[in-house]
Amino acid sequence: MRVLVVEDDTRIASDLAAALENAAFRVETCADGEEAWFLGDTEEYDLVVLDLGLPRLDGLTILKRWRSNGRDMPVLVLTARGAWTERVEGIDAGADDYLPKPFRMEELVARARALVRRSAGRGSAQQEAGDLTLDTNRMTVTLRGVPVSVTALEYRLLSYLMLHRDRIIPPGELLEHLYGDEDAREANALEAVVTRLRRKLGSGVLGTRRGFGYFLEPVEPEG
Amino acid sequence: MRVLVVEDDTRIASDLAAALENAAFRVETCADGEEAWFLGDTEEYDLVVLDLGLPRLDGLTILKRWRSNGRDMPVLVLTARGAWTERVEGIDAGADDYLPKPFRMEELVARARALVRRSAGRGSAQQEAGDLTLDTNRMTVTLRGVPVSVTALEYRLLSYLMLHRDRIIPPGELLEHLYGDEDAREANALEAVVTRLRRKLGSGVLGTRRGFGYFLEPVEPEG
DNA sequence: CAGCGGCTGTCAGGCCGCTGTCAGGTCGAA
DNA sequence: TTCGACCTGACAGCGGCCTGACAGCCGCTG
Repeated sequence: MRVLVVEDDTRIASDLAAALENAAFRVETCADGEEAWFLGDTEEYDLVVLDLGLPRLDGLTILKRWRSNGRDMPVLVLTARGAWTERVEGIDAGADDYLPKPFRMEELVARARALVRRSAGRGSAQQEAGDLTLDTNRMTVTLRGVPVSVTALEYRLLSYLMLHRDRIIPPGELLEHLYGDEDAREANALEAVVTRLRRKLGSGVLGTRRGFGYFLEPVEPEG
Repeated sequence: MRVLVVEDDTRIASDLAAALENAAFRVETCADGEEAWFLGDTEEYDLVVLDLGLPRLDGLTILKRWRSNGRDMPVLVLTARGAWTERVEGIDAGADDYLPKPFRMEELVARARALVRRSAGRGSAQQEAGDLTLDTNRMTVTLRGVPVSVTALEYRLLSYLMLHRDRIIPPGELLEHLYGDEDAREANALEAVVTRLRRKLGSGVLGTRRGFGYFLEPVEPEG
């Protein structure tokens, strides 16, 4: 899960980043309004945490522009204390949830998780694709009901494929989601992870479309 | 367990805080109505102890506002002696329990515990996970029926893991609950607590998922 | 006040699971 | 056949995690 944190207060931003990283999100932060708008418009995020008071370009304006451009990722807006008008405006502008400052990090994380789940079209902590099931609470993976032990990195890969199980994910997008552009790994790192996962899951779960990317097999023929 | 004490009499407030801290609550106090409303609206508490006579904003008004905003944490209202109208109003406003002043600290603590248990969806004071049992009344821990002596910090760790035993708790979340954001400890402090607990409980009780966090083992294989 | 003991955070050291890289091998497409 | 995308086993380094030791703090006791 890739999340963009737009917050100009560096202390809050780093706290947010730490909390979200603990929740297995991959976090990028941005303190400038113009840059935030550009990032949200061009990059693929699973969630955006958006502060309203920003230099150069206001958060509400950013959000409206994204929506009018068809960007539909879930956006969690941070509002100032008691600023009721901001809430209304934020929801009008297309926010999916809001959280008044100051807030507890656990609550933010909980709402972030809920938004990501909701955007994946699932209200439950269980996500399924074919014979594979992810439990986002326990961070466990089961295959045909049998538990499979996976590492944190492997889980993040599966989790992302699960969220976008309706399409094929190019290797570049996966690399970007697992690591980020800044500390880029070679493409082979991803292939290594895939190989290890296949050894655990068997074939017929993690599919490849040569030249396009990876995906989760929707159904597993034969029992 | 995090509790907010709203009381403008500083002496009563400090007594309350001392008693609740003895009962392993993490206590925050507040003497001002406006501030209390704000805190309860934005922070996550497991319990609020609310005095009705407050400067700037009346306790009942605060409570009504919280409820209308969807804040559903348990609230224990302190009423003046014999003011039965306040009781009715308090319950109408959404109080979960009330206690007439003056009261015995033991009774307050008992009711506080009961409220927290009820809100956690458990009617009993016993909470179990695998071979481990917590008695939230007596703050004792037993392993396979054998009492185990744990410190206050260790108990709070176990208590939090017990409350969320359906999922994996990241180290950051545990640190935040044990200490709070303000006085942060190094991650190693948590690891030290875990090591000491394991020495007391043996292996197979407090589990680690590398890269994810800690959890209570649901079952203990072999007797 | 001095001594003592329990509690707990920090430090240093070490283990080992995780993971990126490398050097090949395999397979599909043109 | 050739090329490049992809797979795979081996391996080494890193870092998450564990642990014993130590010191500071605090309450208790004499």
